[in-house]
Parts: sequence; structure tokens; C-alpha cells
Amino acid sequence: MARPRRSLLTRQRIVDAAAALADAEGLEAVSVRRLATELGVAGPSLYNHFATKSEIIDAVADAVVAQVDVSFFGSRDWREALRLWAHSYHAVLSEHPNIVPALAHGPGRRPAALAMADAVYGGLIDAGWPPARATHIGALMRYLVTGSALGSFALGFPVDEVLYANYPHLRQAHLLAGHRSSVDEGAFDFGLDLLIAGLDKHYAELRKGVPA
Amino acid sequence: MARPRRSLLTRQRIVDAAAALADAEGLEAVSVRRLATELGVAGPSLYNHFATKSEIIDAVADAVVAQVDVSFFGSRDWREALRLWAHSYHAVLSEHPNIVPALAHGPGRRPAALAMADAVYGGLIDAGWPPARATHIGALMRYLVTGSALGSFALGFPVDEVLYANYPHLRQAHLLAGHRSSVDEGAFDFGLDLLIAGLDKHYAELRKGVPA
DNA sequence: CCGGAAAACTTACACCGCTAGTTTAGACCC
DNA sequence: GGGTCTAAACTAGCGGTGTAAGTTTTCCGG
Repeated sequence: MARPRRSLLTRQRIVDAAAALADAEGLEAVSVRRLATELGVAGPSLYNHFATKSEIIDAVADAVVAQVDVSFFGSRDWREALRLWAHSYHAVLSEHPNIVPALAHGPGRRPAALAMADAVYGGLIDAGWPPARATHIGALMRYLVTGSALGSFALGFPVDEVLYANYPHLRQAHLLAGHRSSVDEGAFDFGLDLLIAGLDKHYAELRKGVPA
Repeated sequence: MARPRRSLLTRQRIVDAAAALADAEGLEAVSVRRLATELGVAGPSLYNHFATKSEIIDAVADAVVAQVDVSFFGSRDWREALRLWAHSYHAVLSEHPNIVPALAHGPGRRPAALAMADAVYGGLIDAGWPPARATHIGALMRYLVTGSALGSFALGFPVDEVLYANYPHLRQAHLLAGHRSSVDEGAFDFGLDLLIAGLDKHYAELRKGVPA
């Protein structure tokens, strides 16, 4: 074909197609050739726009993180901002479960992840949290959100009757098919409540001059 | 070679070799041929012992989870048992960071993961927690531990000076090279303290008859 | 003692990420 | 307008992947 009149590909189109493919069929379905076919183009043409496949996946992950709303910091009480941010973060990851493994690994080195961390850290500092604690809190919330998105029960759990035979307590656990997503949501909300309540108390003592 | 006098391979030897290889060079270094070479055997011979590669990886993940100590439940106060279990869980994953991605995805369907969940759930039930809450607490702790192991700052963070230019707050964040692992440990311990303190309070109210 | 299962082997397929080299359309400059 | 440079597609191909199929030989149970 040689060079077309108007460029067939852009980074944006590639990222969008990769995200759609991952959402629909899982991360492992995203191969360079498959993605190229989806875009009506021959295999290695994508390498004119991205140096490696992992750069493409990174861009997909970043596009997901970019959807998280961090606007609450600065305009709201830190407790409320933290809660709203966590819920937005959680909701975004829930919409793209297949992409979570690509963004949960390691701290975020990608632009959107850094921007998010920056906003959270800044908001906590402005509220009067000491730097070390602000870092801890940001990391902690990330652990909860990504851990919950990745380890979600909704991703599948065996209903196999035989399986429970060796695990006496699990039989009665609230893991039945109908309860799966309620376990996910319940555990996340419960954990978020506990953490924010704990932080609130910690904050009050900090303000009173009690050593942390 | 044909069939040898004494079997060259066992599931145990394969799992051990795979775990060692993953620990040393990362999960992606574990290919069937590479693993076979390491075991002094030709490629597809492994398929006499495992149906697929992912079964091998699953077995590796399960062997790691099996190292977690859950013996505290039943012999100790639930608060202490929860803390000791979480620390053991955390320590085991820290020793095998490369294997964490293989076990963090979805709820554990593997024997050791089920046994662990069973022990935790049973311990909480025996302590008087209502079933739904016990499930939430178990899931929550798993979120924290796996999220922390997977998102660990120790896995690498850019020290790149230029990078921070666009993220004003991050520059002063405690993310410098020397602080990385202290951020990990600090955030995890802080989170664990907050959660257990919160659970303690929740438990007391539960016992007093205050609706949860 | 002999038949079948078990555990190794070799060969081969379809796909993977990626490199190299080629072709041509468009943009810029004299 | 003609020449040159760059960008963006192409085709061909390398080495590696998981895994299926079929072969050979050893060992064990009846």
C-alpha cells in the first residue's frame, strides 16, 4: 500500500481499539497482529506509532486511570474528597476489569497515575497531613482499590458443591453465586469506612498535639 | 530417550523449578521449553504431568500461599490472630514478588487459598462475627495484602528529576529512592493498624447490641 | 510372559513480538 | 515546478511460544 493519502493510524485510534479489545475479550486477546487487523492495517504498522507492545498497553492503562475523578481535592473536606475519589477510582476499575492487571503492577509511572498521585498528595498536605503520612494514605487507598478490583469475587468463584467438602467453614460463607458482587461491594465499602473513620481519629489526635 | 527407568519428573520437581525460575528471573521467563531445559528434559515432556502451562503456574501460586501461617486462629484473640496472619501473608508475598501477579487475580480457587480462607472465616465466626462481616473482613485483608504486594513502590519508581517538573507536590513526597521500602512497610502497617482498631470498635458496638 | 499404561522422545502447527528493508505520498525548500 | 526528506504503510522473515500428535521404550499387574 505504501504511504496512504491520509494517515490510517493515530496513537489515539490504536489505544481506543486496544482498550475495546481488552474490555471485550481480555488482555491476552490483544496481540499486535490482532489489533492491526481490527484497525484494517497490516501487523507491524503499529510500530510506526509505538516502540513496543507494552507501550501500547501502558497507554491503555493510563487512559483508564485518566478517567478517575480527582477534582474533589481542594474543594472539599479531605475526608469527603478521599471517599469520593476512592469511589470514582473503584468505579472506573470496575468498568474495565480486564485492564486492571496492567495498571495494578508497581507504582504508577504513567502520566495519569502520576497526576492522580500528585492531586491526592497535594490535597492531603493542604489539609495539614504530614508528608510521610500523606504518602502512606495515598498508597493505602491505592492498595485497597486495586486489590479489590483485582481480587474481586465477581471474577468468578466455584459453586462446585464437592469442592466445599474439605473446607467446613466456607460452605456457609457468603460466597454463593448471588452474593458475589455484594461481597465485593460490601468489603470495599466497609474497608473504606473503617479507614476513613480511623484517619479521622488519627487526624484529630494529630491536631491536639498527640504524637502520631 | 523413551521411558526412563525412574521417572525424571514429578509435579513437585516441576513446581519447584518453576518457582525458582520465576523468583530469579520473573514470571515471563517461565516458558515450557525453558523450564524443561532447566529440568534436563525435552520441551513437551511436562505435559505428561500437567495439562497446561497455566496449571503449572497455578501450582506455583498455590505453593506460595501454602506458606502463609494461619495457625493463630483458634489459639489467639481474633485481633491478634488477624494481625499475625496478615503479617505472615505479607511476608510470604514479599519473598516472592514475581509470583504475586499469578495469585492476586480473582479469588483464590486453589487448595491452599481455599484452606486459608476457610481458616480465617472459621476463626472470625468462632469469635462471634456475623457471617457476612466475616466474609467482608477476610476479603478486605486480602485486598490490602495483595494490593500492597502488587503495587509495591519497591518494584521501582523513577528518580528522574525532570519527571517531577509537572507534578509539583510529588517532588516533596516521600518517594525518594531511600524511602521506597519504608513507604511500602509504613503504608501497610498503618493500614493494618487502622483496620484492626476500626474492627475492634465495630466489634464492641456489635456486642453491645448496636446495629451494624 | 505378555499387554497396557506411563513417561520420555521428535515433529509440527499456528501464533507471538519484533526487525529489516521497501515503497510511496505528502511537505518543504530552492 | 523539481528535488529531497520524512512519514507511514507494506512484505518477508527470525526466533520463540504453547500445545497437539504420534513414537518408542520401560515398567508393572494379571
